[in-house]
Amino acid sequence: MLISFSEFEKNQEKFNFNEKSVLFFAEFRILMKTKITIKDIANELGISTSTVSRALKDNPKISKETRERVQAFADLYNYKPNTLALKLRNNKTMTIGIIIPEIVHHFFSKVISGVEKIANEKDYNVMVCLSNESYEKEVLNMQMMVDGNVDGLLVSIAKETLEKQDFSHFEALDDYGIPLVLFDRVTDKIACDKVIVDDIGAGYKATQHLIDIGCKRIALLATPDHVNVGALRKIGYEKAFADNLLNLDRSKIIRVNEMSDIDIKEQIESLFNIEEERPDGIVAVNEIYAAHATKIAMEKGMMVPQEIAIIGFTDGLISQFSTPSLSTIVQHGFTMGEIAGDLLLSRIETDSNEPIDYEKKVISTNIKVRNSTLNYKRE
Amino acid sequence: MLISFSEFEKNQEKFNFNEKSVLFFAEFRILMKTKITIKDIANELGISTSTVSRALKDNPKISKETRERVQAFADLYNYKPNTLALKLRNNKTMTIGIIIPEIVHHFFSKVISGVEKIANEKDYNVMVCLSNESYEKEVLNMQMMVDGNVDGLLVSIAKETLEKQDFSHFEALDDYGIPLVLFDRVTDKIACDKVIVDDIGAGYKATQHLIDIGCKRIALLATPDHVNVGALRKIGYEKAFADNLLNLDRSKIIRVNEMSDIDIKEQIESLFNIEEERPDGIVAVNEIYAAHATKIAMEKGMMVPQEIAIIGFTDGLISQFSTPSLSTIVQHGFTMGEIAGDLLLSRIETDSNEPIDYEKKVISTNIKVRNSTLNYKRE
DNA sequence: TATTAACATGCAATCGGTTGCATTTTTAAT
DNA sequence: ATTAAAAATGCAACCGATTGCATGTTAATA
Repeated sequence: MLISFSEFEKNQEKFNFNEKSVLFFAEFRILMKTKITIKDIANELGISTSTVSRALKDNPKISKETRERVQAFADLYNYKPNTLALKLRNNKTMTIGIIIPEIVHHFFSKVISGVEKIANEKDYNVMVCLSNESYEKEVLNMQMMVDGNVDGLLVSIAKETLEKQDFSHFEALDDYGIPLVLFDRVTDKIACDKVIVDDIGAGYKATQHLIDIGCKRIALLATPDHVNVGALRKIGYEKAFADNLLNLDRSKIIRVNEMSDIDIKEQIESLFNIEEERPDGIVAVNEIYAAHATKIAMEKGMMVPQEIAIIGFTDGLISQFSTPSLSTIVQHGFTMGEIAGDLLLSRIETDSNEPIDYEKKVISTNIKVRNSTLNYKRE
Repeated sequence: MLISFSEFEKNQEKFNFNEKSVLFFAEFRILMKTKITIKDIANELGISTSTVSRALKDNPKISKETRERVQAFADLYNYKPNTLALKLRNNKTMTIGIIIPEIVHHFFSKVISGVEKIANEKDYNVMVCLSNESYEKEVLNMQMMVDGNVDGLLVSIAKETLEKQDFSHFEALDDYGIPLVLFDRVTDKIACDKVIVDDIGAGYKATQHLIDIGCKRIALLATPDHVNVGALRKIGYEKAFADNLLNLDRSKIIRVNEMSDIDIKEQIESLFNIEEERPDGIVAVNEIYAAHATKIAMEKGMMVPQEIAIIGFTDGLISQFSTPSLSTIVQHGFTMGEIAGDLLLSRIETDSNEPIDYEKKVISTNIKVRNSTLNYKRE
């Protein structure tokens, strides 16, 4: 590619420095579709690359005249420094990576926005990857990001990884000096900063709400225990029972298993099998289960919320658009993103030789009451 | 992860350098938390970097003995080439960028999956950015990706950009030799490959479906005309009227404006204002409008689908979880992602000096009938 | 033993920037 | 005119890897 460029340089001498040569140079560049480099500017202006580099940064060591010439030329040809070269030299990419389990998820999308806000404030870029809840993809994504693409990593762990309890890929990060902040789906097995939702409190709030409005047989749609978020919400649920001196009917706790051959709906439906023992309230650990439960209850001829009240988690579109609209625990994803991003950036910009004292931040939740619990047993 | 003492001893012989240097080297690396480079290996083994580089690639010019020594050492210290350096040298990042307007969108998330599938097959990575429908963010994201981070770009244009009709940022791409493929939200103003949904056909199908089941006063929930996707679906709607020799009541076409101060719901509600002219069928250009319309119709005391049938676009969670579940036009986002990715990669890997003949691929749609149109006027 | 082919390894340039230090040019002061 | 000080610019090394060509070493042949 540069063979023809040296040819051009030869011509340059003949032409001296006049309009024609500039034109020729411009045409050459259009033809070649190549970005202009510092070297190009230096050659054109007959000065060294160091001078160009300094001139572009308005270094006072360079004469004002030269600075102006260089800047004008750079402007004319729309010079942009090659970020790859800068990253290589500075050993810094100004990019942070996020790995989330899935993208069609209101909560995660809010987290991303929060991270982006913080990152952009400090001129960092954000790169998003999806694990699709798969261990293998999580590892692959991580590898690709670590191999020279990011200065730090934000991860919400995939379900499969939590199930396997294999976190060795995260341990390796430490060797590379790449800070890690886990959010929402975390593990105690890894020492790093963490940001979590107060899931116990949230489970408690949801359950207490149903108790308050008079539900007596409150069921829980949980996840298998390895998904810690679900497990914590379950603890909150149990705690609410204890505090209210109610006794807990374990048959009303369904651990929905998405990996199972049995359809999710079928698993939820089992709650309604015995007519006289049907629940009159349901706490679902996410909005999908809540929506499913609502549909099923109505199919079984129960009125929501008059005969059965239902509350879920995540204030997403599903909760808003279900009929009746679903009461839910709001998780403040945006705030979580801001806090996680902040933690990560300060870790990145801190000298890695300083003693490390990892933080664990807890974000509290709100309850948002909608129609699915609004007028339970009104008539 | 660094090796233990016993492993040191074991490998002593193989590397045959002295104890001190090994220990010192290991300690140094722990202290520095730094990745091992080719130079490190060369220094440790007392050979040149060129030899190391070749040995790592099993170049037969290097003696078998040396190759094994180098590879063993590299393995031991978990050597990974610095991708930044490779990218700089090869002027190739093996990464493609996607810019989408929003992330909580079933369709776009499917597209991403499709692109990822194709990209990963050819060892490319995928980087996702969000424009949040904003012109400014679209430009910024593009800049960041173009500045040395991606080999090609996939974009679905933000609403604001379509409104402004300012596409100069895309034109600039050509100067950098970075191929662009537009998908879903495209524009005729830019010459590049495009992948679109057959939106006219889709609008037609949706409308025809309502006509088939006997609706007489079919309304359309459209978008302002600058959003081409919505405009095309509207053309399909009109075409269906023409082909069926029905005459079109323009007052039944609502252009929902999300930028307006007036709430979306209120805008939709206007359809129901005059009791005797209420529609008995609604085609909505996306699932959110369809869900809103369903809720509103029911609030107004109409039965869906018995008194009014409603069909939307995008087979997302909202359509599935609304009550009644929504009939919809399925857009095959995954396929679109595959095709767009394929187009982009072949453009990237093709000599940019070849004459360019841009393609425009059209993806057809399916109709998925659910409860919101299933038994219109049954009783 | 001298000569040469075959094999193994190293040098140095390159990708596109940045920067400490040396060198050249200009200006001011003697 | 001479010289010192100040200002402007250039050299060369560096970030981490790759690769054409040159060099060095060994073994095989005459």
